[in-house]
Amino acid sequence: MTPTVKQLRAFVVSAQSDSFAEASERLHLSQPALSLAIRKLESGVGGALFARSGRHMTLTPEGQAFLPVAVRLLNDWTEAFADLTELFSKQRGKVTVAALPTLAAGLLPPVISTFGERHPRVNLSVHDVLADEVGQRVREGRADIGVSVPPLDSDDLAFEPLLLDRYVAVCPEGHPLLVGETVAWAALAGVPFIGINRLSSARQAIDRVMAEVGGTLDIRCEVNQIATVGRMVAAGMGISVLPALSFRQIAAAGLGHRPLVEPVIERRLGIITRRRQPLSAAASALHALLRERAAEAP
Amino acid sequence: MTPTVKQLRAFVVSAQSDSFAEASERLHLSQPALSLAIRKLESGVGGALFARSGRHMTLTPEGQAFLPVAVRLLNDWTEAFADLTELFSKQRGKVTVAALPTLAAGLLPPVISTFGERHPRVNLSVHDVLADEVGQRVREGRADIGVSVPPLDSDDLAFEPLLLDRYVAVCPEGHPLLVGETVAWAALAGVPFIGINRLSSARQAIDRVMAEVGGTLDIRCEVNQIATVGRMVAAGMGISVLPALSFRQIAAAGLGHRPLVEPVIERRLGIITRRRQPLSAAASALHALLRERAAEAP
DNA sequence: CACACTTACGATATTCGTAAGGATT
DNA sequence: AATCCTTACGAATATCGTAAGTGTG
Repeated sequence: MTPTVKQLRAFVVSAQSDSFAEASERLHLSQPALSLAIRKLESGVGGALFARSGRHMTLTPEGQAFLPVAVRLLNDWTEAFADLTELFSKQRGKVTVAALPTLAAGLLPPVISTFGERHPRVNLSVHDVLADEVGQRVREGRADIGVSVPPLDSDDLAFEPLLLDRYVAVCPEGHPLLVGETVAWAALAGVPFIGINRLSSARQAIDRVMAEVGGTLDIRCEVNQIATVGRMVAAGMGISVLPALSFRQIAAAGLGHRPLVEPVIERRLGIITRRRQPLSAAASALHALLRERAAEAP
Repeated sequence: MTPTVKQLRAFVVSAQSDSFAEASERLHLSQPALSLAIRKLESGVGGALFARSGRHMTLTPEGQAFLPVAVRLLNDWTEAFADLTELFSKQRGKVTVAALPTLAAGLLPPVISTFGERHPRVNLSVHDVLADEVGQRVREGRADIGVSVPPLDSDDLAFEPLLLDRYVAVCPEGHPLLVGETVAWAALAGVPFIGINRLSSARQAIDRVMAEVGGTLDIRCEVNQIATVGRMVAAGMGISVLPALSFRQIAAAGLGHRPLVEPVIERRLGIITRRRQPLSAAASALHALLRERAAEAP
């Protein structure tokens, strides 16, 4: 029979008071109730903690020896649960999100900003990595949340769509491709092209479509940074293809763009989480915020 | 609202089981009762510790983070109370007793021996000191129990009589004083005398009586050890006076003794404790044992 | 369809507060 | 006489177990 927390608190408060009457007030308890609680505690441990002598009450030697142990026990107890409560109230915690570079730079910043305002003591870290790596990090638990395209082998990963993106052709101003309202994928064949990293999900989608329509890109250069693509295109080194959301980040004077059609390729962007693994309270809050923002502002 | 011990134990056992059903068996609890306990704990800390998904149950990140804290908390808890219970079961503890040298050598050894058998893990230490020192040590808490004559200024000390002792004249065999059945105090005057330490309670009583009957002792020697007195008397250096209990310890061939009368002096021996301070369980056990032994064997 | 968890509800156990009884200063 | 602790007892509360319900694999 192990004592209860109430009983221990009753003991500590009583030991620190001059009388059970005084202690009962501090504990918001009637005197007899406290008396009974102490008695039960004593019978539980098999001996007297207090010596009652009619009017007076004193700690026994065992009670004196136990008091410091009891206060430490009680402090540890309340502290541990206060920590846990704080964790749940999202005042504290740590969230790691893995996102495609495009999204890390485009969609995430405003979300992260308001999240930081709401939960200032939550440690939030963003890793901008390629699609494969996003899935891998979430799968291995190195990231709580992934923001990316649907993972390929999504057995233990869950994907929740947030928004749809399409591709645009990016050209220097005055380029012939800009005369129409849209550009067909086949029209890109043979035109000098600035490609983004071969491993990126966008590039892989582009290559897949070009193979479908039976054309080949005249790739003059391959770069990693979206911004670099923009400046090269503006400089007239060639044209490029970017997801619309990515283009929005680098839109600048000297750059024109047209939606790509035939076929219209939709790029599904969304949240990746572990399927059989619940999110932490803080991660869940970020998840909700992401969904909310994606709904209101495409 | 701080959780209860039961709830914490329910959490730990559940976290270490594959299902609530399994955990409920270990806890000797019905499944719904366990479910409710966990739910209450969760509502107490403001968030989910487990993620239920119909058939399966998993720890949330917060639950995982809290588990090690919880097991430590639970271990500390049970360990602390186990210690306390052990203390009360008198399997462990420390008792310090201060006793007159006479009693430490005569009355105490058999008591201590059986006490040691009954409570092998109790640390028992005996200090053989003079009467004043016995009282002082108990008063200051340096000894739990004193065994001595009644303390002089017994305001904060309690004295419980154990047995009555009388004085005997100790003489070498064939000494003239041994012819009668008793010896009068006045007959000691002028006879060569071996005295014990002037500060001892026995000696002070002897001096007081001699002053009463109007005689003076012919003190040839003063020694501290009772055994020394015996050997000196046996060697014919003089006679002496000892409490009967003390004499019993050194009774040997070559020594005779007779009760001292006119007046018959009763020496009250008993247990000294602090008046407003309860005894520890172990000390209380020794106290009871002392009383018991004194009653059965004077 | 079987298993695991949840909800519902009646029964039991524990705890609480008021009132009365003792003991000590 | 006053104060503090205890005991007694009825009431409120909490917990438990059985039974029925719900969702998942």
